[in-house]
Amino acid sequence: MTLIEELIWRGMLQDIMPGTEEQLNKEMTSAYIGFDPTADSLHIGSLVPILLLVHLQKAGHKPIALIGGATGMIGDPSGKSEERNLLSREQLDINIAGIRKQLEKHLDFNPGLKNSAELVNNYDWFRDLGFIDFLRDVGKHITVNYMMAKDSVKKRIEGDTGISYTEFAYQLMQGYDYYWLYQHKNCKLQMGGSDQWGNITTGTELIRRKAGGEAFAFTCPLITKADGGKFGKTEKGNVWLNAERTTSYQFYQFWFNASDKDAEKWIKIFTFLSPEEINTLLDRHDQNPAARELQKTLAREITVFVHGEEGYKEAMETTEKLFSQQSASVETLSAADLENMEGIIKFEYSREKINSGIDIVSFLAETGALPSKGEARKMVQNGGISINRNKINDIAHKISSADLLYDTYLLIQKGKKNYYLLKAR
RNA sequence: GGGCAAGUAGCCAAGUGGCCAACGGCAACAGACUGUAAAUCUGUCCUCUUCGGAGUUCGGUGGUUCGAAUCCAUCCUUGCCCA
Repeated sequence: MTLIEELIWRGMLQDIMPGTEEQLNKEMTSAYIGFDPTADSLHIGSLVPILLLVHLQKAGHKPIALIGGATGMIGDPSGKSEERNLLSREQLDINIAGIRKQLEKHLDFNPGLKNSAELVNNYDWFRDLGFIDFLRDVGKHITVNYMMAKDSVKKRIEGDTGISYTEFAYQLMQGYDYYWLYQHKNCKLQMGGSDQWGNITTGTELIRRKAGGEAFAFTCPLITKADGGKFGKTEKGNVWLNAERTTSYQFYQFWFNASDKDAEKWIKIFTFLSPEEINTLLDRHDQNPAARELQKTLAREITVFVHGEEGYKEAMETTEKLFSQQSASVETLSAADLENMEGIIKFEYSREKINSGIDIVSFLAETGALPSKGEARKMVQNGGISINRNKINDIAHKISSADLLYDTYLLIQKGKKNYYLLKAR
């Protein structure tokens, strides 16, 4: 399979410019994707662009990762319904450093390689480019009519928030990036999410008009969820690639919890498994979906890719411990089990209050498990609270010293997945 | 600078003098079902509450009124049109 054929099979190809495939077959081609330094870590939304670069390098081409140190100061209007906040220089530098570190894990930067990966920062060429020069050298080649026809711009112009000149100009900057890379790095291909198509074509247009050259592009569909929810979000927020922000366990769990429909699509996109392996897996999953082999494989492959074998092992250990503990009765849990439970929120609480007996509602509010008595009451009435694995439905229920495990601990559950461990003091 | 619209809970959005803490949808949280899913159904969803209520909201500020998200004035913000 050629690179393009493979990407089509994986469902990773949305739009492609005519001639792109021929270009890739003709010679080793340098191709780039831009990464926005909006945070000091990439999240799983950036996984697809990374994977595109990895596929590209595997196919023998040269990947260039562009970090938008300059464009990040402006803000891309694509896919945004509102004007973005500007980031400070200092924050951008921190973010760029974090992202650089992550990219280096996944791409081969070994300079001995003919198609070694390369990392560039567009601040390097925008820094010394004056406003007048930019207008004369870049702005002159593209009409406003052309720029306004872009979907991302059109939406904002037709919407009721408008678009600032700053964000309007964004596509020219990205277009210039491509032009610059074309001139200096012989870069002839740009990839990205389908929301980038408008920005990308401004670049190819600029290359055509300004340099008389031909440059190519393709985009990958944006990742969606079958239920229409936002991809990459959990109760806890974004899923990050950085283990400090999202632990390998949480990361593993995110993929493991994918719905069948999503997992079927994602296994192709996010793993490097061959079509044969994936088809076999899909068949097996069809026969016994409850075994969740599909989700397990998906989660394993990606966790290994992002966090390495070590991270995967950790995630598995935690998973096994946690879920075997979750189904176990309290009596079988040792004091150490309680202390070391993953994701549990621990706090201390006055022993006297327990000894004198306290009603469940005040208790929950005081411990901070719930923000107020009103909410605590509602949660209990809804059947959302368990103490030591026993569901409490009665709002008059009293907590007493008899409830303490090992005369010290009390296990509070809010819903299925929120655990609190009280330690009497 | 002139004219016209709009600004309502996390988001979208109804309400245009009392029946309004404000219809509906999304998101979120919990329950049932289940495969640590999805879909579906149920409850909660401004804050506090002794569950009887109490307190603070409808861009800001003043005003009219017994009573305002709703009327008036003014200011701010956004969009559209004109200059």
